[in-house]
Amino acid sequence: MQKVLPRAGPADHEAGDPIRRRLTAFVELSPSDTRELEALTANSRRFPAQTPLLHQSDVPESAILVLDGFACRYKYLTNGRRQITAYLLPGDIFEPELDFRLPLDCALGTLTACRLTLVPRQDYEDLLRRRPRIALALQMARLTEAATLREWITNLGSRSGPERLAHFLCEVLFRLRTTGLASENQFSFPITQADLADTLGMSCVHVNRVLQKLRRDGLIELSGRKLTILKPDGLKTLAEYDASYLKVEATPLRPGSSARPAA
Amino acid sequence: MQKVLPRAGPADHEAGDPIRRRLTAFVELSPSDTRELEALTANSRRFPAQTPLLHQSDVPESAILVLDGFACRYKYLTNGRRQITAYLLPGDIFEPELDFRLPLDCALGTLTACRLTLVPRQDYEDLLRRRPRIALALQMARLTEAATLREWITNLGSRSGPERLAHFLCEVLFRLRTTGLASENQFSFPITQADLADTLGMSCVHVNRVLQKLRRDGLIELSGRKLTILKPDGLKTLAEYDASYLKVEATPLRPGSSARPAA
DNA sequence: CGCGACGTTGAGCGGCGTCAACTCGCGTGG
DNA sequence: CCACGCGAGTTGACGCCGCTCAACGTCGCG
Repeated sequence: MQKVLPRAGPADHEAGDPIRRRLTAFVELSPSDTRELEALTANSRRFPAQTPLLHQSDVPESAILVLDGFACRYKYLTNGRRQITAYLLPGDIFEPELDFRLPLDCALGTLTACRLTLVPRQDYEDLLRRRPRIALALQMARLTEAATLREWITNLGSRSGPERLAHFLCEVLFRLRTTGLASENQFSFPITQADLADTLGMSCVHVNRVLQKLRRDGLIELSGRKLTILKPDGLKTLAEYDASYLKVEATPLRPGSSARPAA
Repeated sequence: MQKVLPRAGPADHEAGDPIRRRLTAFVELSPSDTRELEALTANSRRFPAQTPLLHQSDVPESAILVLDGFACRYKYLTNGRRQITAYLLPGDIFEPELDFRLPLDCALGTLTACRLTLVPRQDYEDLLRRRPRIALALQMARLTEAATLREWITNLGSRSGPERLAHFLCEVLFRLRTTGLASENQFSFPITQADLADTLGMSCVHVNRVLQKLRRDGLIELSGRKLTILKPDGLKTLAEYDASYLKVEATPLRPGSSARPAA
């Protein structure tokens, strides 16, 4: 992977741009690939915050491209607790299982107001068939998703409150950077403390206290909906954060091969 | 779950059998598929308990078929804690990323004494290419793996100690059943309390106490290395356990299509 | 102006971690 | 044959992290 992003000026933020940026972080796309993506993301819909999109055991009939805003996968337990299992940031894509009509094991919904493009299953499969570079990039993205799940398990199982929060913030920072939505150490972070609680497996009162601690230690500044990382190294050290799980730099064995299964 | 498989008599436990049983739970294999698997698992090696097989950032050069024993993926943190992120039970397969030479984000090792077959990368890819039914079954297995990761996130983030342990035990029970290694409510469970602690994100002292509680409540009996579920329904209710994430019953869209990416 | 969503803070308590001691079974070496 | 060591399990004491309940401040919006 060459430099992850050209460090664009604000003029670079086109309509469906995050998708292109995310995919080009993995694979260089051809002009016609790019045009295809632009055509796809030309029509999009806005959804308000906290909107359920799919619920558990639904069978998804579209892929969902996230152009703007934060969405997530989550599960509800009968005791009322909600656990978020994955974040979908701008540039991320929710894919239905390609060869199957599988009921979802997780619900899907927005956290903040979002702009999304729904791509019907058939169109999406056609896209992957016609555009091997895009298919390859998506396969790589899938690998990072699986690695992220394992990272979350480690986070929830083995880290203290402050470490856990720090790790999560680092992840969001790095992921937003690849789509140009975070500067070196600052980004828009429109997430509720209650959402953070459901992400990190803590009560929202405790999330608040842990946030205070990170502030008191001069690591972050969070006001309004803007998060500033004051000491990026301090935060990464606290979290033992290593972003390599988000990258797929290894050379493919058969570069041009059409999409194949991913473990 | 209805009986997943023909519920074979004990005579059915052949050498590499768990692999076949696991795959046939997804897809009916042809006699030649079966023969191919038998040939593959004919040579296997034994490994003692607690043996590292691959460590983090290694690039795996083989697939690993688990014929007997429990293995796992895990990560170490610098504070010394170890987090187990996945169990590999008999019939499970560790796959290298197919089109890439990706360094691992997790280490791999045995928990108990194991019998394993190592299949060199190239042979493994050939197998998948020559045996579409096997490839399809493996793709389905991959889907259950991803769902299991999300289930673990929920488990670690949202459930109390007893619920967490109960959920884990239910998962192992159901997974062992599909390979015929668990009877209705009893199976060999050679896992250390320290390993359980690293699995569930608790200290091993606390694992002990939680186990006591499940015993005291008459839900389980664990002595020697044999676990008996005394009240399967009670345990499932406590854990809110729903095994559907382990199944892929939905009809494929294009049944015969060769392996395609899996989300 | 009032209401609801969100954030903040305090008090009290229980789950769970840590430290430490003790048991039991097993294998090894004296 | 017994002493010893070791790994695993068990139990108690103690303290802290994090949960619950509850009150209160602030902001944005109808």
